[in-house]
Amino acid sequence: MLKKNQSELNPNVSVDCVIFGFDMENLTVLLIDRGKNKYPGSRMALPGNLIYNDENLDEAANRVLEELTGLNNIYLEQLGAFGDPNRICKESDREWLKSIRAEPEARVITIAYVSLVQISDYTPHASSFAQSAGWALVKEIHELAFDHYEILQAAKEKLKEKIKIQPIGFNLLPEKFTLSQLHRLYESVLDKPLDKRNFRRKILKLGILTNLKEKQKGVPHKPSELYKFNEERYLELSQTGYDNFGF
Amino acid sequence: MLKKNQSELNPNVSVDCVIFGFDMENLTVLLIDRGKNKYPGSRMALPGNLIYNDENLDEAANRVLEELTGLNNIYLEQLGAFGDPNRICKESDREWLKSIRAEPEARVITIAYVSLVQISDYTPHASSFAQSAGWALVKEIHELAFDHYEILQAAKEKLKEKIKIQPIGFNLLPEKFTLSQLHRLYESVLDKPLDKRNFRRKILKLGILTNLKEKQKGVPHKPSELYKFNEERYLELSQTGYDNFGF
DNA sequence: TATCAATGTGTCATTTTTACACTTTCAAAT
DNA sequence: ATTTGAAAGTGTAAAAATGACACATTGATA
Repeated sequence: MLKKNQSELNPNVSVDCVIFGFDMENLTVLLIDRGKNKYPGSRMALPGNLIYNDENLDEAANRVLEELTGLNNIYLEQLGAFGDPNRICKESDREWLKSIRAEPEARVITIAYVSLVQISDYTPHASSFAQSAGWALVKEIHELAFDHYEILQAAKEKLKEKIKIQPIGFNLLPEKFTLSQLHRLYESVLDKPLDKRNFRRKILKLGILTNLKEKQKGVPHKPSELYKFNEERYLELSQTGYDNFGF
Repeated sequence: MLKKNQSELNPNVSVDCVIFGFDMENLTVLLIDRGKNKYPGSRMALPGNLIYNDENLDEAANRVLEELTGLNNIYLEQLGAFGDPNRICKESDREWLKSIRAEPEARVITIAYVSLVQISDYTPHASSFAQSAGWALVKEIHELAFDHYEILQAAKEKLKEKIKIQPIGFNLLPEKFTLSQLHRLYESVLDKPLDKRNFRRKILKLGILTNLKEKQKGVPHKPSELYKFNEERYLELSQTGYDNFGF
């Protein structure tokens, strides 16, 4: 058997990225429409593609994400592998695969990644691989291509579990944010109401927010104070063994 | 390009299993020594092998585990994918791979699985694939074949996080166990001392332990009362939305 | 200057957590 | 029979965290 060329595509392994955002009201996720590549249905997909043999999984996820959406240099955390041999079962999926892959019949295992980004940092745009990319409201998504809906559900679960334990929500907000915005974010992710006063007390007691002593401008109501996430303080606390950042 | 035969081995994807046990003193893990297959070093490995194209990942993990160790029908939970292209970098690794694989040069991505079993339920034995399989003390393991040491560390971390949230420790104990045994188990996994009285109070308050009103026999000290995990009660509580089984 | 909309704030009762030491029970040894 | 060793089992008080709950403040706009 011939030795494989290390920089060819690996026909068996892909990566898919679940990129969450927050539009100040709801959780959103970045989807692509690969219409340019003759994807026949109207269903959207998570940005994802096959990996090369000479890149590691994390690199592949970053490369693919950038190729499909333009987003780069973000922290992607692995969610897990999805690999039912019947994963690509719909004829439409196969049709589409043929248009971009050497071996549409092959069984593909995909490694899913999750990230949280500030929605304002990224303006959706088309690329040579995707007709369009854009933010969709998570709660309005009811189907996706392949098994991407299942992957999205797993990602939501993971986000929920993680935000209970670690202060990751800040990644979804702009640098300066209000406590109300953070409050709404937690309610969106945990999918349940949280008492305003108790939320504030608890989040402030963590000691990882800096009050910027600045007020919102131009809002038609009492302007809120702005805060920022104090990463240095967070790292300090973490390193001294403190780990009670849960919610 | 030819259509692949669906039941051949997929040369690019393997599964590895991290099976934890508890010997009433320490956390243990199931390792194999593939001496029969000319594995040259003395390093042990996690049970793992390539998958077939027509089986899903969970099935593959169960099959491989049974082939290598005889353990079957256990609940395996996915840990994640490990796939640095330089994963198989040592010459000894390649040598060994050649003895069991068609394509030792190919880049292999492995999907790791974790499980907790009652050590007494499994008597290590050799198989046609592994010279021997046996329990090793986790704290005494400092190297393993391939990237298995790294996988083991990730598995320990996951176990630690999970036991803080869910009552999974019971899987490592026999049906009847004492609170002291459970206490030692939690200390082993969390790797820190827990106050005896506080531990008992908290674990009993969860309401998922049944006191069997039976005493240990033949121990050279005050015999302990025996308990069992009340799974029905746990499911009841879970279904009513209660989820405070943390520690 | 009145209205609207969201911000911001405190207390009390309950529950949870933490720290801490001595008595009980059985088997084994004398 | 008695002693000894080894682990089991048990309670309390102080501190911290949680949960429930309502009204005054602020700025923009009409």
